Amino acid sequence: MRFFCLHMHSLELCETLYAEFGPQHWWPGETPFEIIVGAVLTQNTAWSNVENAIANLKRARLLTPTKLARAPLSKIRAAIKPSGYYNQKALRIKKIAQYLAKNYGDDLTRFLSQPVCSLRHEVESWKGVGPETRDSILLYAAQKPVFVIDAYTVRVAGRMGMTDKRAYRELQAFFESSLPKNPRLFNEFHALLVHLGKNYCRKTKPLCASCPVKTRCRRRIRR
DNA sequence: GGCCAGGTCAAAG
DNA sequence: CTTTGACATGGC
Repeated sequence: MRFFCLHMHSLELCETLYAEFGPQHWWPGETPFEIIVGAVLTQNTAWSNVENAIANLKRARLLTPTKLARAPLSKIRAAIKPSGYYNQKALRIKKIAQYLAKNYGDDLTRFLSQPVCSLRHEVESWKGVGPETRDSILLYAAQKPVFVIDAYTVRVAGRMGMTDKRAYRELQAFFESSLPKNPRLFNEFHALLVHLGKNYCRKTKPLCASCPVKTRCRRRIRR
């Protein structure tokens, strides 16, 4: 394992992580719509559970805006059950599907190729889409240069002493201002941070043997 | 059996 | 404006 040093610069950390772990191939989804649905389903839920839910939706042929928009709630609920919170998530993804189907049909090209500000405005008007889900959609479905902040990002940044910021927008500004505004870089870096966090940053476990920072980091991200 | 996972919303303080 | 509780499954 390489040496992940405290107070390392963002780009330096990104390059070190990439050299160590390689490309993460995010977002694991075949279409933008699948990424949008997955972004909602993965809220506070392990990705392995979401994989099952997505597989069920695919098997039921529900993973297009028009199909999901017409599907009965009971069917959606049953399909996404493994991802947890299935009652509210079923309502939310159906509502999103109805919005997309009505305004764009099944081809989301026109939707995704809007300028960031109008796309962001549209996406954040959806119920069930908060800051992280919104930015995941902007970055991973639409390839806009928006840095996604999640619990892992906060933990890793805090533990590595990169910044003491806690609020979502401040953290986002920190990363975006310390990196080239490149969506592919944002994509890979965020995925690598999650990978690092998953494997070396649970609870009070140190990041690695040579970087024994044990500061307890709160999971909650302030708005 | 308890804790945690690629959060969000509404209601209350 | 900040804090709290509800939402729910599956893996370790």
